[in-house]
Amino acid sequence: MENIQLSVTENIFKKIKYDIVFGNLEPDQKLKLNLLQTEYNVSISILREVLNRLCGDGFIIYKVQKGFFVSPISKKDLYEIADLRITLETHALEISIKNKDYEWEAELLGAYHKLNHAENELEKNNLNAKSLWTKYDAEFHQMLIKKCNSLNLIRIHEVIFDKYLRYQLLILKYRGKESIKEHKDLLDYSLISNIQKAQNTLRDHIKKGVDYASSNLSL
Amino acid sequence: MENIQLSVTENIFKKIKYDIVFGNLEPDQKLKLNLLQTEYNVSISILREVLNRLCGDGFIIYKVQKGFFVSPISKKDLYEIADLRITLETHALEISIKNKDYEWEAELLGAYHKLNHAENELEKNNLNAKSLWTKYDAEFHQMLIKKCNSLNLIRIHEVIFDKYLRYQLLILKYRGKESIKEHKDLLDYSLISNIQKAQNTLRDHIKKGVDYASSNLSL
DNA sequence: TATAATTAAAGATTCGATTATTTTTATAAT
DNA sequence: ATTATAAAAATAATCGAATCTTTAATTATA
Repeated sequence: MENIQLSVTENIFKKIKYDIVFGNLEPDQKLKLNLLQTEYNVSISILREVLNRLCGDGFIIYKVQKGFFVSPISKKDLYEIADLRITLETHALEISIKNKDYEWEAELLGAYHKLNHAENELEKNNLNAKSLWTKYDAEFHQMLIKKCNSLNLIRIHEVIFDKYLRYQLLILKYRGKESIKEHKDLLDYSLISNIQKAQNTLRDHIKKGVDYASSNLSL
Repeated sequence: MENIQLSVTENIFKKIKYDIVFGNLEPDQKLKLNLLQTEYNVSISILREVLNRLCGDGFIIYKVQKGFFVSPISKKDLYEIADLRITLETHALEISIKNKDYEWEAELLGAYHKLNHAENELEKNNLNAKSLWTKYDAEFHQMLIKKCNSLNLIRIHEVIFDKYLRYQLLILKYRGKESIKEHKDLLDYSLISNIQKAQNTLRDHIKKGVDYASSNLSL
C-alpha cells in the first residue's frame, strides 16, 4: 500500500505557487497572513514556512516587518526571464541531444504528440484545450532537455519556466500557427541531432513568444 | 538615523547559510530542530522558516516527516555547478562588457586591486589572507557581471557561485600563480572589450578551478 | 486649514505547548 | 538466534496565544 500522504505544508506550498503562476494571486498583492489563514485554512506558522520557501525561488518578495508580497511584473523582468530561459534551455538542449538514446526519442515523440493534439484543439477554437496546452507545452520543453544530465540545470530551468509561464498566462492569448510549426521543427531537428538548428529554432521560438507576450501586456 | 534592524529570522538565515557554505554544517548532516534550537538560540518556528528558505535555493534538502538535511556533495554535482557557472557567467559577462561605462571600469579596477593584494599575500604564505581572498574573489566576479542589466541573472548567479564556493572551501587549497594570471587577463580583456577572449579566459578559469577542486576532493 | 502628537487598530513576529509520526529499544514468539 | 510485535523515546508538524511593529485614525496645536 502506497503512502502518498503529503504534509499540510507541502499541499499549501503547491496551492500557493499555483495561485501565483496562474494569476489567482495578483502581482504586487500583499499576502496578509490572517486573510490567507482563512483562505487556505491553515495556521500562520505553516503559511510563513511556505511563503519563505517561495521567497527562495523568487515568486514572493519579503520585506522585514512589512510582510510578504507577490513578486511584481514588468516588461524588463519578462525580457530577463526570457533571456535566461534561452540561455539555459539552449545549453541544456545541446547536451540533451548529445546524450540521446532511443528511449528519449520515444518519450519526446510522445510528448510532442500530446502537445500537437492540444494545438489542433486550440485551432478549432476549443478553449477548454487551453489548460491542456499549457501542461503539454511545459512537458514537451522539459522532455527536450531531460537528457542534459544535470539536476541542477533542470531544477533552475523549472523555476525560470514557471516564471515565464506566469507571464504567458497573464496574456491568455495563443500565438497559433507560427508556434505549431516551431514545435514541429524543434522535434525534427532534435531527432536528427542537428544541434545548431534545434538551438536556433528554440531561441526564435522563445523570442517570438516573449515579443508577442510583451506587445499584449499593458504595463 | 538609519534603521539597520534585521529580524531574528534574517540573522539566523545568514548564519545558517554561512555555516553550510563554509562547511561548519557538513554535507548530509541531519539538521535536528532541537539541537539547532540550542545552537542558534531561537525557536523552532524561526528555524523552520529559515530552513524552508534555504530549501528554495537548494542548500538544504527536505524530506516529509523526516526533517531537514544539508545538501549532499558529489563530483557530479560539482561539475554540474561549474558548468552552470560557466554558462551563466560567460553570458552575463558578454552583456556586461557591452553595457560598460567609466564608472564600471573604475569599480572593476578597484575590485581587481583588492583581489590582487590578497593574492600577493597568499603567495607570501600569509594564511590569514585566505578568507580575504575568498571575499575579494567573489566581489571581483560579481563586479565583472554587474552591468549585465538583469537582476534575475545576478540573483541566480549568486546562488550558483555560493554553491561553487562551498566546494572550493571544502578543498581549502589555493591554486596559486595560474589563477592570478587568469584574473589579470580577465580584467584586461574586459577593459579592452574583447568579449571572446574574456569569455574564453573565464571558461578556462572555472574549468581549471573545478578540475583542481575535483582532483583534491575525496568522494 | 495644515501639521504634529497621541491613541487605536491591524498586522507581523516570535514563542511554548500540543499533537502526530518516526525511530529506537525492549519484549515476546518462532 | 532470529524475526516479529509492542512499548517507549525522540523528533517532526502544527497550532494558538503573547509580544512587538507598523499603519490608520483621532485629537491637539500652530
